[in-house]
Amino acid sequence: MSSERKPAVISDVARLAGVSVPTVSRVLTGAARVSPDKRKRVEDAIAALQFRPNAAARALVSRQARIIAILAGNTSRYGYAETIRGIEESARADGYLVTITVVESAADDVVDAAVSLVLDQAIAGIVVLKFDPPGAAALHRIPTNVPTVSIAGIRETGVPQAVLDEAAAAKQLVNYLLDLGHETVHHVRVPLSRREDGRTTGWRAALRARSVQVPEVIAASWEPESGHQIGLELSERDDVTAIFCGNDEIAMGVIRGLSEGGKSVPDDVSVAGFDDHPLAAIWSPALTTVRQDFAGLGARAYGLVTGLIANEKVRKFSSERPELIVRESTARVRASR
Amino acid sequence: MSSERKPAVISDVARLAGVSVPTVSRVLTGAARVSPDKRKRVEDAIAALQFRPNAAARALVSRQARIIAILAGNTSRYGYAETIRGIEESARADGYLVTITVVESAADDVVDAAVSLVLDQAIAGIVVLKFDPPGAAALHRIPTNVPTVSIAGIRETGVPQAVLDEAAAAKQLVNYLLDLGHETVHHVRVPLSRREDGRTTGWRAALRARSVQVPEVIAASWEPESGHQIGLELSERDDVTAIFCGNDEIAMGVIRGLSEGGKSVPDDVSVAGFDDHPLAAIWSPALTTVRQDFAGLGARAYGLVTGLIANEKVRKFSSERPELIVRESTARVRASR
DNA sequence: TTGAAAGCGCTAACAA
DNA sequence: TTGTTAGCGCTTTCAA
Repeated sequence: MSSERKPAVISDVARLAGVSVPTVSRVLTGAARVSPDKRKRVEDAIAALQFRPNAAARALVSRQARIIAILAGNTSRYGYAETIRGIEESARADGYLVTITVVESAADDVVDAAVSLVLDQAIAGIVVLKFDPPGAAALHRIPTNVPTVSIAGIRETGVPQAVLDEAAAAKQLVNYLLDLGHETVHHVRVPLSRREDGRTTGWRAALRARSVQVPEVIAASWEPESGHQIGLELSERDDVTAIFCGNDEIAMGVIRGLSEGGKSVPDDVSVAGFDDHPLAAIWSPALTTVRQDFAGLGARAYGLVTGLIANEKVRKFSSERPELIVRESTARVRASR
Repeated sequence: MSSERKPAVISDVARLAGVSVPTVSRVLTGAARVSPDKRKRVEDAIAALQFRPNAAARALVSRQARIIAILAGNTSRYGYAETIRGIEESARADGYLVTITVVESAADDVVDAAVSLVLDQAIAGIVVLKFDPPGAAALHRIPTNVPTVSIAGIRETGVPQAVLDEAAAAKQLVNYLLDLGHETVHHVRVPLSRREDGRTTGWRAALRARSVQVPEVIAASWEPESGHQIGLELSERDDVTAIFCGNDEIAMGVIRGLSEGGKSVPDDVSVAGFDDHPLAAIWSPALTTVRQDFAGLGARAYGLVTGLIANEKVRKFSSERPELIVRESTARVRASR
């Protein structure tokens, strides 16, 4: 079994160093001046005993745990995982630990359970990934007195948030496709957190701005397989020559479906994704997409929560501009139809 | 700024309910019998004040935080992300929160910083993902008195671990390839945590068992792009007809490189991956691979730590058997050479 | 600069 | 079943 030697506590250190407990505390926190002699003795005692201050006791008295909680509808999908990575990286550099808790669905009991789990621990603040309905639902359940920020693809009122300007990116992508000569651009969207996400909004706005007919939105799930099915169906329609997908995985599925249905990408139809997934560049054909700085977004969100925790006035928004990456999956529309 | 009303504490509840503090504690923990009348009053008071027990205080007195820490070299790559998901899911169902901290490299100071970050918080146990050198290094730095388990692709002595039987899976895959008529199977490996990982070991063992010449191992990084380069190089060698890659992303890169180099997969060369990445099925050609139950592995590891925390005798190993998935990227060797 | 005393919010031990 | 008393390990007054 594990060695049963109890961990050393502060009084052990004080005794060994021949000083009082508060003096040890002073060298620990660096809050007050301690004579070099005693400081040295305390440090030696700490090393000798391998003493580590008890985090629970510290959190209790200081009313501050050094833990940031992340609430998200998913943790393993590319955008989510990268955003979490960005938060974790900044937090770690700052001496904060991050927790992750998945909100499986937007159902009341599920959301409550996830939020309660977080609230029942000693945490300093919360970052919620509001990329989907579970995330949005979770955000609503968090009491207003706990420092909270959200991360989303669209600006909204409420808690401070780090946002990606998805709408602008989508517009840029759609305009690029239109400039290639396509009569319109079809859109396959991923599940959304509100009435409409930034990608869909931007797509629609871009088409309207150019007085182009707006096709009906095609809904996909998060699974690449759903893109595959949609690609298969779309391969039978000769009127679709350009497709903008809500993310790269779906775009890959759509391309596969199109190919199976006998269409060539990009010769017969252009397909663009969103996110710049690590595999987008080596897909065949390599995906035209929009690069999003998810990790940077996470870092910004971290900055926002710590600002809130420190009780600073925090600027409400913090926007990142995605970047269009043109590769092989899109091309000028064919002259002959 | 945020509303400054202080959160209610247990004494507020006691006062409002007209009972003593320990009585409130009793209804909170359910440890002892409380009369229905008082229980009701306490519950009402809790609801009225929106009281939540202070986690730091609880952890301090009970010497148990309900937090499991995960230490990993990476969090966003498929296998890692899924494993973490599995741990989180089990933990959440059990009322535990999980933290993640990335160990960026195996350098001493980096590893120490990551481990210290974890040890400085009130945690109940640790799960380390020993898939790579940073993970292995971190495991070494954890004091023996904190409940710790590791997750790996190969059995080793030390702390209890949840393992995937990678070697057996690799053998199965290699035998399958050999049965297809290939004279040998080349191997592209991902970065390893020790002298050799289970995939490489299994591959080598399978070849030897059939008295087949063992080609030199080709080392890739974790980036799909490195697979791409390797594929390009391999496309010039007519002696390679079968390649077993350490993971699916690398396999995808290799396939892309091979195609660019003028080789057709699987007609000219068979390529197999490892993991069954979500995109493996829709890649062109769809990848033959080995499905690994990462989430299940994470769940098992969670079971192991909680066993340790509860001070149970924990069985040291817990093995999962991966499953061969044959798709389109492998085929019988061509008759003509 | 230092130590004694108090107290963070809770649970456990002990009487009643 | 209930309340009183301690005490978890630390930081923060407050004197000295």
